[in-house]
Amino acid sequence: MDVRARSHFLTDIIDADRAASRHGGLVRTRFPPEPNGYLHIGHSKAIALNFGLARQYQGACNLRMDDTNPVTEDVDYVQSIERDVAWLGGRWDGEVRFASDYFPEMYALAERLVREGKAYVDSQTVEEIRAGRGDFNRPGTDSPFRNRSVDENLDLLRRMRAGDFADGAHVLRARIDMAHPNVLMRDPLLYRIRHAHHHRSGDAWPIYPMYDYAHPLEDAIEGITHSICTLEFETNRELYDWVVDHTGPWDPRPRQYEFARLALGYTVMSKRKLLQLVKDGHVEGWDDPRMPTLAGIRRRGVPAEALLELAEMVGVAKHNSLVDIGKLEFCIRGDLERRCKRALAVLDPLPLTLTNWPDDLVDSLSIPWWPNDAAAGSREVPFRKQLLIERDDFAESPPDGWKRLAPGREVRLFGAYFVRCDGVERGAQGEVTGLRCTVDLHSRGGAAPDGRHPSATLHWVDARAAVPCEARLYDRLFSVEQPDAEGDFIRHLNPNSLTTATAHVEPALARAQPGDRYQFMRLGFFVADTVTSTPGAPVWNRTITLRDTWTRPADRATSQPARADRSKSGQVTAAADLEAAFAAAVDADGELRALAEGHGLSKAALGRLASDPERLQFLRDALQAGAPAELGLRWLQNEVAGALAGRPLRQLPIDPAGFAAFVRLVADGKLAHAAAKQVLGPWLARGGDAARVAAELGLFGVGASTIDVAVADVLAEMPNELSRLRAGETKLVGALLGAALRKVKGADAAQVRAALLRAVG
RNA sequence: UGGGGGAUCGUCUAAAGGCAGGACGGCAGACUCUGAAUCUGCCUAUCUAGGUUCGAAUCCUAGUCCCCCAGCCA
Repeated sequence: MDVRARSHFLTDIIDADRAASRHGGLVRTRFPPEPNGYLHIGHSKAIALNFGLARQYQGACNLRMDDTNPVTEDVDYVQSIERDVAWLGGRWDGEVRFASDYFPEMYALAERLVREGKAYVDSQTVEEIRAGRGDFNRPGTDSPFRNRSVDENLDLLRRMRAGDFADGAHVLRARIDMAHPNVLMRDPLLYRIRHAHHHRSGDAWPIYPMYDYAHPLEDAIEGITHSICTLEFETNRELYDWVVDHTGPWDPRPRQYEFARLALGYTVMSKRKLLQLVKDGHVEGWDDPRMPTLAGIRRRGVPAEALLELAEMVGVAKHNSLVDIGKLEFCIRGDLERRCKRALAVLDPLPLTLTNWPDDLVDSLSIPWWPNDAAAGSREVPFRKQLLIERDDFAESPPDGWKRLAPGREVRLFGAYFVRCDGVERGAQGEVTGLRCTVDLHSRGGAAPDGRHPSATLHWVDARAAVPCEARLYDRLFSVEQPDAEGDFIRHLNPNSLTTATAHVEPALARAQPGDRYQFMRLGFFVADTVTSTPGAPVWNRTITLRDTWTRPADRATSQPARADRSKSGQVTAAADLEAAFAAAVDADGELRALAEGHGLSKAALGRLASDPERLQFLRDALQAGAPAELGLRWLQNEVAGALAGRPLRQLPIDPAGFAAFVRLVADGKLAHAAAKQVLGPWLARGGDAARVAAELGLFGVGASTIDVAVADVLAEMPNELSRLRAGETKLVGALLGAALRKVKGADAAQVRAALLRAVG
């Protein structure tokens, strides 16, 4: 797996953590599949991310089976997961880990939570628990068992562990808050009783931990620093943190981050749906080459590198997206293009007879495996009077733009001779059953002495020497881009996702080994199937067709993404009305109106700020302390309020008088607008005298001479821009101004602009 | 409806407040012993409305739309 330098929000986080030397600068990630199904292409993104991050930061990545639910998990899946991760190049640190190996430690921590009063045994039924949880609109209600004594809880928990109770008799719950706005935090279940055989721990445990309890502990126990999961777990993070915080201290203390999972068009990704495809016989198994499972994709002939390339291409972000299947196809073709030898095979044969070729003569042509690199090896290909070409390559009445064979036309047979079609042979219904051609004997090897160029080069095989093999032609499994958008996804199955043909391959290919890949020229990339091939009789899976800009498959031209309507036209909003309402509110309040009119403030702006009484009072006090009114209002509302991020003003270490002094700095021109913005952050964090912060940051004292020097430097560095500006491209003022402003951080933009315009003339 | 997230070309993604960039795709051309590959050029975007600023995708305000959460699954 390559180390890619690409950055995204996770590398930003890790960079920041390392800069702060959190966890001693170490990075440990993990890939934690549940062994209850096969890995699919969606997982390849997570694998590439977790293992890639570990490599990129010289850290480590664990492979961990999240096996906390014995009823769905199986050791077969464990093996397939290991194989698939390794195939993708994932090199996990140490042995494969199993959540089940941590059951003793998890249980000990559960007893600790009980002892500390943070967990209790609940003996309600499933229904009662569900009812007690409330819903989005109603808070939950406390369980009647919520206040059991520590001793009773401990006793019950130990008997649960000992196997004294039947499934469902009790559960262990965290004692958090049944009225919590996040439903997950309403006393979540930690353990349930499940008398089931575990594929690994056997019958040692009659109780099993729930995901929300187990997962953070698995991370903490393994020393994971960055626990990366998919977006749907965002809500779980609060509980993740609760568990970590109440079972620690942990060092490193793991943090959960969420990214958008990979969704691909023309396929389904959920384990449930994949299982259904297998169980109901819509495909031939988990490794059916049409399946998006890694096993299926691998058998289809797709190289792991193509999947990693795709992961790289789609990036890592935090919003749900549906990746165009064309991107995957691009990655596959790009990889195979570089990887595969070129061979000759005909899928839908049309016999062709060379009327001027001696009956028994066999020419043995040496054709390079790589047309662009003859030195990279070649093979012998027989050529005889009776040949086979692709039926598609002949048209009796060719359409406009037709370059291939037609009556009276000449084409080149790849690596062999030029042939001209003289006539056709017909069957009983008048259909074309064969072609009569003459060969130009001087064009051996594919070039004519007179230098003429046929309009097309066709693939072909020797009719007698060709080896018939089964070819399985795969296409997309579904006929719509979002099969699971609505209704039953099964009805969108593409009936033509698999068609079988007899390929007539050149003799050299009869010796292909399972897993060997070739490009069948002008047809696509094929791989000798690893399951059904037999010695001397390979079965060919078509991995993907070649890109075709001549005939356009109907599905490519017509299928418009049936994606969810992302309406971009929002309602015309009532922003103007709102402004008016704020202004009216100010007018209606005598005191506010006096304030506005007395200080010359915009009523709408004041009204908006006044909707927060604390801010209004702060503004009043600041005005009292001598703050310039207009500027004070703006800064308070636009910059300070933003920095609050929802916190109340009083939590900041600044007071109205200090704020007034700050605003005066700006009003007096001592601090330029941009400089003031730079001061704001540190000052709001620290409090005290804003002027001192500004001085420490060196934001005072950008004098006129400094500005002139900076402007001159910029003009010297950007001669192109300068001349374009002088030629009339006035928008380049911005670029030059920006460059100058970067040189004199904190200078007053208006001054710099003036200096610039002076200098430009 | 409560909570948590998200919104940039058709698609996927970049842009410490400074020329909205790249890739896929599409279109056109060059080249070609694969109508492939390769090469060139072109196309298309900041959810809406206000505000702050010399300058806003980015900061502020209000809205709109989309996704996730009410399993003893993960």
